[in-house]
Amino acid sequence: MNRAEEDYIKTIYELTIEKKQEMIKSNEIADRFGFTDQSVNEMIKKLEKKHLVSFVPYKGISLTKKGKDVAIRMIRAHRIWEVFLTEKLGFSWENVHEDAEMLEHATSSEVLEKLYHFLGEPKYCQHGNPIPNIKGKMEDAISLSLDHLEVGQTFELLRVIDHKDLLIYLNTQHIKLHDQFKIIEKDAFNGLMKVLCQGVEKTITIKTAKMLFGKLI
Amino acid sequence: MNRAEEDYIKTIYELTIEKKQEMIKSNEIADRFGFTDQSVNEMIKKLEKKHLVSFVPYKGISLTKKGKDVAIRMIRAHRIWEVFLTEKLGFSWENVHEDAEMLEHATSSEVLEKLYHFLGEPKYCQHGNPIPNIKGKMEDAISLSLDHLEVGQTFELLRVIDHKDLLIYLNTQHIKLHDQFKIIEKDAFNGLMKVLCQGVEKTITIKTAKMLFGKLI
DNA sequence: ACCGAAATTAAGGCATGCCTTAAAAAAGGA
DNA sequence: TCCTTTTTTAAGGCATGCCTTAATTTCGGT
Repeated sequence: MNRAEEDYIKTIYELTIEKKQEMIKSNEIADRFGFTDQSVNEMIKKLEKKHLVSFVPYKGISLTKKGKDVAIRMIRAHRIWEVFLTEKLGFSWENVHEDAEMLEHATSSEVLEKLYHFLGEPKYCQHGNPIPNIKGKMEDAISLSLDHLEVGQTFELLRVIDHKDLLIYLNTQHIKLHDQFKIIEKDAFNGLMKVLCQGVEKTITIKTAKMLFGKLI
Repeated sequence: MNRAEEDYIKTIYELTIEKKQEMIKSNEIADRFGFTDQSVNEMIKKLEKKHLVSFVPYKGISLTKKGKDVAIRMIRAHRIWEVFLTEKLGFSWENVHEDAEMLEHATSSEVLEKLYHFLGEPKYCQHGNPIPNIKGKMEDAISLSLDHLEVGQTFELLRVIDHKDLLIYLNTQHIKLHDQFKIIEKDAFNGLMKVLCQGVEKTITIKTAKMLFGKLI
């Protein structure tokens, strides 16, 4: 497994999660990478030979059990490094993605497991995404987004989408995981909602609220 | 700078140290990698274009200032990761080389410097090699080897060659950095020396003694 | 100054992972 | 069913980093 192959496997996995569909089309992968369909097709054939993906023409691409194991192992490495970078090295949560991306591809199983233990075997990364256990079992990501709440309901922030711009915005607003939100007003016409966040009134867009996940209190 | 280029730069640097010569021949690089001279020549031309090495036909290859900076930066990353792996993750000193090698190529400057700080800004790796500072300044490696001592002299072990087999041997003998050695007997004919190591009598070969460095006490 | 050994260059090949252009096949709506 | 759109395949190209075989150039000792 070289870097290119790993990137394909991981991307296919991420796309199946994001799109909530079993089968991914090659053009979806091509769009993600900015490659052409043909390049993607060649690589898919290669991965199929290695029994990492299964490809049914005109239906789509999916990961095999083996492919999914590889993907989850990379997700695990990525999130463990994110915890290390924030918890131990003091990085801010918007600045860990690229470095974790590089480190995850340079991490042996021995290093990964010792690092995990060193970190106290965390269950979540700094963005609230669950860390798969060593066998690849992973809790479902919290899926209730803030925009679904009704006026008057209260919510604890447990997961945010790992997009740099969002994270920077949240920093400016001093919003962090485990903050509590109470919905004061929803303005569907303008796509805005007014919330009480840790006692402070804030107005955020529905678009932003869709990137914030948690549970009702 | 891709992985192949980085490996060349680092290897040229290591060879100039090991051979104590300014100019390296391409066949020396080829031998080290197990590549052919021609492959090495092609890469050297490429590195020359990037002003990382200077190449004088029939004289040899040397790193430019820029190339040396790159090399030292990699040495720095390598040794810092070795400290992390042993000190924080509990790896034994013979098992850190390969992982440090992978990680060093996946480390941004930001991560490296924060990691260095996290480790308490160590001056030496676990094998006793000096860690260059952020500007690339590095102490000379301790160069007095055990085989040079005379009977009766006492020595503190400060650096060992980073060869897996040696390190494993040292483990079996419970020999570690800062142990004290007193020379009891030298048997040049058989290439053996008898020493008192931390009060325990041991017989080691001159060949092994040449891989142990330290200072007289 | 010459000659053999060593070092360098030349020329062509191979696999990888990407590209483009173009043809063929299947899907799916009218 | 047919026809447009989407998807897939085919064919050939390019850069990288390695390879082999075969010149050619320089070095260094006699």
